[in-house]
Amino acid sequence: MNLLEKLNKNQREAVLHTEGPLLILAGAGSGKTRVITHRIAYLIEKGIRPYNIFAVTFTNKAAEEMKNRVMNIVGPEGNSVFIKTFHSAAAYILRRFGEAINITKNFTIYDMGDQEDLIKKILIDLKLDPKKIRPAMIASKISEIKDKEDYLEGVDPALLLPDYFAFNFAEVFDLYRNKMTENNALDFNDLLCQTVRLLRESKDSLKDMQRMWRYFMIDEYQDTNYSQYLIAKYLSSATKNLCVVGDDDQSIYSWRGADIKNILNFERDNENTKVITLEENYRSTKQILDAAYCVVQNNVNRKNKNIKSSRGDGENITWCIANNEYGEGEFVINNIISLKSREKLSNRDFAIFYRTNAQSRIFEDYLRREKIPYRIIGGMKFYDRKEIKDILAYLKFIVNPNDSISLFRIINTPVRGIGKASQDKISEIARSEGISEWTVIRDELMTGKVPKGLDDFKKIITALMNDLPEVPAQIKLSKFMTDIVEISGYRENLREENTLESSSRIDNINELINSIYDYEQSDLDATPEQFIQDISLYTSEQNPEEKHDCVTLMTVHNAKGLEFPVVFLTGMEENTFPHKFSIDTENGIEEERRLCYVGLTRAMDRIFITNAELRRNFMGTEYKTPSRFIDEIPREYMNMKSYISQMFNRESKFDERFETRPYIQNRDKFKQAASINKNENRNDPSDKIIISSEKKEPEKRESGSRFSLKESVVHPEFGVGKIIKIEGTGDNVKLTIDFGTKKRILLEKYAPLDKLN
DNA sequence: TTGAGGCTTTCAACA
DNA sequence: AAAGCCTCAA
Repeated sequence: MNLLEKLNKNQREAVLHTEGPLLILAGAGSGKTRVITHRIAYLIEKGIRPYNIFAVTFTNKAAEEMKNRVMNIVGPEGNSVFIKTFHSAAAYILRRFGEAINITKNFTIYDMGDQEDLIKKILIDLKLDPKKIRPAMIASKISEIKDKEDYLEGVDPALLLPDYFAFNFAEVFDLYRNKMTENNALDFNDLLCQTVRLLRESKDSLKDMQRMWRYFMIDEYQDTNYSQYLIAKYLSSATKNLCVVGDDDQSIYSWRGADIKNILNFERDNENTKVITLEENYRSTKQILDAAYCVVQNNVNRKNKNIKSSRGDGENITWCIANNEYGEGEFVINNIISLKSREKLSNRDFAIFYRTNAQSRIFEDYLRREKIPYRIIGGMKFYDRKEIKDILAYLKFIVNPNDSISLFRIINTPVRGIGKASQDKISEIARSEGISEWTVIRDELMTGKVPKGLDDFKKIITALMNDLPEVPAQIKLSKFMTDIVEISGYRENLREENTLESSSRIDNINELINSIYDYEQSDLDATPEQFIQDISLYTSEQNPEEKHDCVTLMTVHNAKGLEFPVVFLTGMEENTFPHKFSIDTENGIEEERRLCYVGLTRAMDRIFITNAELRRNFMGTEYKTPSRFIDEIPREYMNMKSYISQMFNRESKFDERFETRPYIQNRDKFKQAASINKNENRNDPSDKIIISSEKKEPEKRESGSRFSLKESVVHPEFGVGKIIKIEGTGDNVKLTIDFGTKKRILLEKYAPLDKLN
């Protein structure tokens, strides 16, 4: 069978072992994905129906990739294999079977932002100060609890919550759960926890699923948490055909509740487990693999392995010490440029890794300056942009009118004169009557002074809700989204604003609608519910645009499962990587070290490790010592370099220039320097540097103002003044007027100004 | 009562 | 760099 031809002995054994529990311990680069995809193909070839196979991975990217590779081997019928992430599999199960435990199909998935908004409301209701008790902290504690075994085994959450003097955490937790139910919303943890509850409480649903799925494959098993462990266990309990794949050295999600015990105890938990180890590394050169291995061997809590490179010798690792973060950026970009010209490498062969998203900015600036296309995985995501979240909140709310978080996001967006006071009143009535906020608006239950915009809002939402049942059939989803943007007045509002920023927001909204159009092409029965779910869970890719030949920038976490010919592992400094929050505990350091191992083992041919001696963060500039992980790499594998920034040698003039002046001035200078020679391409939307510097210039022409620059005017309160700046157009004309003692910025539309005659 | 601009604070990794 | 609070104007 040619399916097995390309596999080594152990890989082949893993593919052929189809019945009963199977544990595959797969070191980095050992062809793990190949084994999984070939195993799926083999099952299908053996006559197993594709829809009987259930496979989950950790990221959407990996799931997509896996499906493509399966389809490459078996053809279009591979499309019916159930390949998803754990979270999207759980969401699928709950939408299909959730009614058995009173979860309605149209539930909304709350992301971290939605969660924090809700918690903030709860804190304010309890007369607690969200400034002192941070909603983000509460959210992460709640999430932590829900990942715990005790919580899933029915221990009272009040006993699991930390004790704080300032407030009653259990009360906040209860209110949070009640509100989530009222809003018909689930957070990321709920998707998993509620699936566990469903599998436990509805034997009928479980049976249905067990009839449907008979072979199970779980990728990245070392990063599963307790609820994921249970889901796999319950689903596979009928057939016991559970295959898990993982590597304890690559466990990097303990902060999300991942429990290494799941993989370490798999053998004990499942009788007759077959264990297969994949130790042959096909990805990296000997230097890279040995170096990575030397680092991870400093961990005490790990299983020892015997990993071999099948690729043999390659180039040494390059370690570069840069004087500051600019030097680091220049070093990386210079190496990309020179490698591209010396060897036949494309942009897509390069990846830049960093520990935290905030480190990406300087690399972006330099890449843009050199006009090298790049893409960022993670970070500030397309779907996190305000305008995108706003438009999606309309859709979410129309699908699920109990979703009060989305309601308050859109009720006054665009501005309709329904401010905080009015919103509070609506909440108050809803609470006292025990009904939803939307019912208050729909049935016009607000007494006293009702803002005039409220009726408009009601009409907008009602009109859209009436169209909703038609969406998958007659109206297309993309058409419906276009209606939302038009009917809500959102697009009109941005159009009137008429700034560079607002037009870029319009572009983003158009981009969203385009991506919805693509989405409905790929799935002709796409419902709004399905779409919302997919994007709520799909956050790893940034822009739907540009898929072409790009340098990839991402955090080390995001790099898991990927490989690149050339990797730059940057910011290798104590307190950056290892991160300062992990540095105090042994477990923390070990996880950082595994993360470093993951980063190093992504590289196929070459790896560059960089650290900056001086780095500016939001607090100020700090001297940094090289990461302890660099010390753990044997020197014979390394070539050392140092690099001093050609553009900003901060160190040389540190005292007089950087102690006193704010960072932003230096950044502006950098931006100016970066945009020199690039003026011919002013309309290139990728060139944000130029756009942002243009934005500051006052609009002089066509403002439509009845005044002109330097004209003298009279204000009843401020007296006589002189116009020193005119910005905006039409109703938005803003006048900056110097009244002698003080300067004021006034809107021409409202300001009671007269010409001085 | 709403909206806009200025000032202050704060900063991990992800589905 | 970005988000939240405070103050001022209409």
